Amino acid sequence: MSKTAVSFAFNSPERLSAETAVRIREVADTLGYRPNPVARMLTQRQTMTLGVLTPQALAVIFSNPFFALFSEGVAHAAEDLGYELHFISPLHGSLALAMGRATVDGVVAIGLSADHPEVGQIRGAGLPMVLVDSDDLPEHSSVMVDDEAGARAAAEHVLGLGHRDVLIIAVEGPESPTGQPQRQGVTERRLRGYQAALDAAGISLRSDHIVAGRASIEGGASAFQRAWAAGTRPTAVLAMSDAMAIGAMRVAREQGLRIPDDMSVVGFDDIDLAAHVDPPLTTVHQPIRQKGADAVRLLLAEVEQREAYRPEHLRLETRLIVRGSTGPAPRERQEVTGAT
Amino acid sequence: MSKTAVSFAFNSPERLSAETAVRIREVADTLGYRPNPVARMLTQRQTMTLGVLTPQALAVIFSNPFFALFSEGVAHAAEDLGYELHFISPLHGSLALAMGRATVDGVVAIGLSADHPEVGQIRGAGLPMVLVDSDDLPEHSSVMVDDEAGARAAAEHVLGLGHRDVLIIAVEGPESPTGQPQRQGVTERRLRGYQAALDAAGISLRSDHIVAGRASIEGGASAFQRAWAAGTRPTAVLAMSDAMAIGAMRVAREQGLRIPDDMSVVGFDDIDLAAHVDPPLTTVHQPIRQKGADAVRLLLAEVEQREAYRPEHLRLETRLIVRGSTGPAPRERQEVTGAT
DNA sequence: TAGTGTCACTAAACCGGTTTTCTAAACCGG
DNA sequence: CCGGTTTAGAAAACCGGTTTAGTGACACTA
Repeated sequence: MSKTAVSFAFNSPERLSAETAVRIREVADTLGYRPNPVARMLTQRQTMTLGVLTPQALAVIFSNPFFALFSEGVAHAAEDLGYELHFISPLHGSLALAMGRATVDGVVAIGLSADHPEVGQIRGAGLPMVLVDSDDLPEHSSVMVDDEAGARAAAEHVLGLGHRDVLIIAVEGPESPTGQPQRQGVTERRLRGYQAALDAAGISLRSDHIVAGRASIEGGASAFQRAWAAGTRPTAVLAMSDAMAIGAMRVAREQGLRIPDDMSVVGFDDIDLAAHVDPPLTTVHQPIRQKGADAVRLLLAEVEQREAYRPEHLRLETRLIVRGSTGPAPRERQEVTGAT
Repeated sequence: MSKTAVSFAFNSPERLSAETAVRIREVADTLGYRPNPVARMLTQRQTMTLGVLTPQALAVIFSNPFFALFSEGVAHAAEDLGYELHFISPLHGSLALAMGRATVDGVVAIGLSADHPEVGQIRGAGLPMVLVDSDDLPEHSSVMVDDEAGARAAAEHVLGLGHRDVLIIAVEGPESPTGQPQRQGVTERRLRGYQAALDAAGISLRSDHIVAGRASIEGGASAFQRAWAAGTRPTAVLAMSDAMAIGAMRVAREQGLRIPDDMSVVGFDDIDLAAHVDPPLTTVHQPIRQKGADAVRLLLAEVEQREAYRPEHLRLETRLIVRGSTGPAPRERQEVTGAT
């Protein structure tokens, strides 16, 4: 048999007599032969796989429950459409390098900002791409969430409860070339929201009342620990991720604080577990799964009709969910703010 | 310039004069040229990517926090070694099909048992593979955990607290061809552990005191809900995953039960959040991240020296972590077990 | 009985690189 | 000045498929 015949047997059996087609497949089975997927990709110039691009190492990304939820949305949509999933994270510190190795038809990029050092090379690959949690690149579709409004609502909530001394726990971005963690994208927008509410209430935010860490339980714990060790004694904590809020609560409790009596805590994301921690976490809900699903949907629109493609920019809503981790500011503490 | 020269410029610049090598790369940059990774894979016969094989849809797998932790371990090891990560889940219901499409150098398979309907085809691909949470295929390396001992410890713990009416919440496997969820692998081993402890205490387990569901918060919630609706009133719940335990606790509380006063709950896994839920979850710890990392380590041993390769079988320890979700059996309930 | 279609299969070109083999020019010592 | 090495770059074969353009056998038509 010619290799042409074999190829037909697998891809267009109708071009062979039924009998030979069956025979070829039988022989293939007994020989354990499978068409090499790489060769197939090469000729067809498509891979049927989608990439998920993360500016940080996967190991750190996966420690944020947010990401599992997001992946759930991405996976659901991708599986529906028959695409496989490939995770792209910096290789030897370079995202562009990892991108160059990745065999995907398109990419969902999480939090990729215009000032990322390798953004030029990444876009240079010429792959369809949609941005999540960023709309810095107008020629690429994007899926965002109203971070600023969500953060403002969170801050207004604690201010309404009488809190005046607020600690903000921010998510640190990937390090800039200078080694300084950057404040950009999501972090920047949420900070703006917090700040807006504080400004409106006439409260100034001391720079040592903003700490940052990784978006995980441990990251939140160590960030709060740092602030505490430096003498910061807030009555309310605004954390930019639920995981961080939970970490901060653990440390606070270890310091003898009762939540929400002595200190209130607000998270961000509303992961499934937020309702189940002790106390149930007040947080800003965002539709994480949907973000993932929408991103894939937009990406495939681009992948499958590359010609007349118009980028689309989605902005989904956030909303505050009040649970048990926030309460009125403690009376005696309202005067003693900033005690060392 | 010949394409040979271009190839040299990228891969072995020392075979070109320094000057031309630089010139070629400059031209490539301005033209936005990148060597096609698929073509490169084809000639080199390696992809520098590892697959993670899941018998269930990724969307359901990712809803189990266990998986994020496991992925964290896998990703950490893979990134260290310069490999990318590709997730392989059933495509149109067929794992073998997805496997055939995947361009990977090796596979970490989660919970793949010998009686999986497609195990023959999966192995037929001839890829290096290591099994996690299964050692059904002796010729493949495996990473296991002592599920039986862990489960036994959990059951002995609640028995020691005086509980006599125990509900088991099992993880349901992928559906068998008959549509019946299967009881196999991890689930079977843990069940054996629970059973052993119950037997030793002379307690017989009624079959309607085992319910199953997906390994997620919702899965645990609906499984417990089902049992409750059927009139089951246990004083202790043994769940095969922390997420399920948390879901069960939620429903129990909605029914007016206090935990652990009215009912004790034990989980399995010890995910990061187990210590932070309300009440802190008593659970069986297993080293999840390490499982992922070890699996990758074993896999790469096989990938990189395929000739003289000996499969290795790892069995890691589990241990019971007692927290606040378990307590003495309620007195009055000890007599009223099984009320309808 | 030659002309024309159809059928079942094959030869050859191609996908976009890498790698081995070759060639022409520059270099080198004697 | 000449044969033998290096050196820089090119030609060609190859990776393992898909796809287009044949080709030969056979049946059908006029």
